[in-house]
Amino acid sequence: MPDIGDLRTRCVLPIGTVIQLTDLTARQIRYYEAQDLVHPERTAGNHRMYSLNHIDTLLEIKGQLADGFTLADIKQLMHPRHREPNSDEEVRQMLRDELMNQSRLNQANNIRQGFGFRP
Amino acid sequence: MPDIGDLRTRCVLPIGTVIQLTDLTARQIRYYEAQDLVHPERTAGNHRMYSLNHIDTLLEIKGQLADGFTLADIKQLMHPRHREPNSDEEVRQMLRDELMNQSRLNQANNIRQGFGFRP
DNA sequence: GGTCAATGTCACCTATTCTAACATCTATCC
DNA sequence: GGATAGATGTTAGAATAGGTGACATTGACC
Repeated sequence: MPDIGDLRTRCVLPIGTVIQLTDLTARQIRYYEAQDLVHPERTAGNHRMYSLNHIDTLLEIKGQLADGFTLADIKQLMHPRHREPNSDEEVRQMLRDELMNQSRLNQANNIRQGFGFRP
Repeated sequence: MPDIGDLRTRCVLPIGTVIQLTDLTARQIRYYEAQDLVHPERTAGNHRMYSLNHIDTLLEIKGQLADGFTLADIKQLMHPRHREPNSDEEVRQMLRDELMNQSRLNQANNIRQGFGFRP
């Protein structure tokens, strides 16, 4: 029996499937890609193809957005920049950013009303 | 985080994905459906949608075919008929069938050369 | 050689996805 | 209050992917 266990990393899901599995719109999914947050493969016919890992990433993004984070924030959190000469200042900046987002989060929580699952 | 764990039974995979995961052709997949061996759902636009369980079924069919079984045989093996008045005769017949297929299997094995995995 | 099961191929039509552009909405800032 | 920026909606036009149906081909088997 062929191994489909690598299905988590195999890009076999078209955007329609992703829409169903994430409850995001095509517009959102493509926009997050434009913001460099997901990088689906392309078919010979230029159609986007996603893996289950991509799905997880998109769900993470969705959650972070619901928590009040910005796409730029999320990108930083996902791909923390390599240390560079003046890294101290950058780190401080990132911490400041996170704290600011944290405060935004508390405001956002009032609007969230349970992401994903409603009891 | 939404639950995509029921992905095994959720019909979210279009035929193109199934083709990639099974190495079957669209013609084969549709033919097996015409023979009543798989029953994908349909989108509003009449496109077939498969679950991971469907993938497994198709891989089973592929294996059985490679083993020399007939689609009719496979259908019998998958959906054994309910017992009926003259079930004894049917059972004997099915056993005869299986034995015959088993002999065919031995012939077929010479042609198989390792299904799915090549060492 | 004829038959049947399984598959290939082609033509024509519909659905899905693509890009690009413009519109909308909501905070945030001056 | 109006400008700005981030996130998303909407629409148009073109291309790819998938649907059906019919006919052709291949390979066993009698």
